[in-house]
Amino acid sequence: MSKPSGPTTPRKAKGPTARPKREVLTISRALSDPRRFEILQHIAAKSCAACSDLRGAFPITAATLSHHLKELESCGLIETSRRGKFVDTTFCRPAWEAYLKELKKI
Amino acid sequence: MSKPSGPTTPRKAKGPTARPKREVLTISRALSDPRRFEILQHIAAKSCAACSDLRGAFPITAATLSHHLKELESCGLIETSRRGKFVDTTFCRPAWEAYLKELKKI
DNA sequence: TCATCGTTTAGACTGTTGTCAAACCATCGT
DNA sequence: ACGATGGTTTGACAACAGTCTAAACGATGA
Repeated sequence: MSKPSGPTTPRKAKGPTARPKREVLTISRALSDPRRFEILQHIAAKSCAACSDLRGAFPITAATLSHHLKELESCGLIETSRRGKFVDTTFCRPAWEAYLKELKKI
Repeated sequence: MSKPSGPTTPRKAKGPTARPKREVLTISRALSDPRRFEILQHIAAKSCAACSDLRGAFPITAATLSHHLKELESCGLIETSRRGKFVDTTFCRPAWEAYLKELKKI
């Protein structure tokens, strides 16, 4: 015989079987980190939180917080806006609802 | 003065602000991988899929598939059962519903 | 101008994760 | 009992992600 073909052989991909939307993936990714999840929860709970508030609520540096907020923002779950010297983060409930709706299809 | 305290200083953690449930975290984690998400979708679509079916649907080795299935199983999203030489994977819709319900609270 | 609040970048460290190959276990036919 | 087939476990590895420090930068208000 030619080759025992090994114990396990990867097969070629067939047609994509209803691949999930990109947004769903990015949001799921954003949610996968516990800290980020908590941060999102915190923002959602007050529907609007200042960065300084968040910094008081979690033991992370400003750099890390900024990083997480950017992640959450880039997937559309939050928005940021300046209020004077401060930055407010607001929860985008529509995006959240859309995400849930998409998950519900599964 | 003593020290300018650096540019950014971590603060002490305050009381946990409504920390998310463990299950929600593990499921969110499981969903964060695109491949795993697809696999779950595939299983959910037929509500029951054989491993061999899944192996035909995705270009991954049996080992990797097994790994992913274990992840999905350990967070309660699927169950596995032997049927003769084969292993069937079934979607646990209740767990899924519970997850969605939990997310909806946010 | 200076202080404050936040962002960005860069570098480094650490833990986790997706993946594979190979060895292993389980089941069925013959 | 043996071999073939379907899945699992193990060990290893490369890639990534979260976090920090440190420093520079930007924006705002006093």
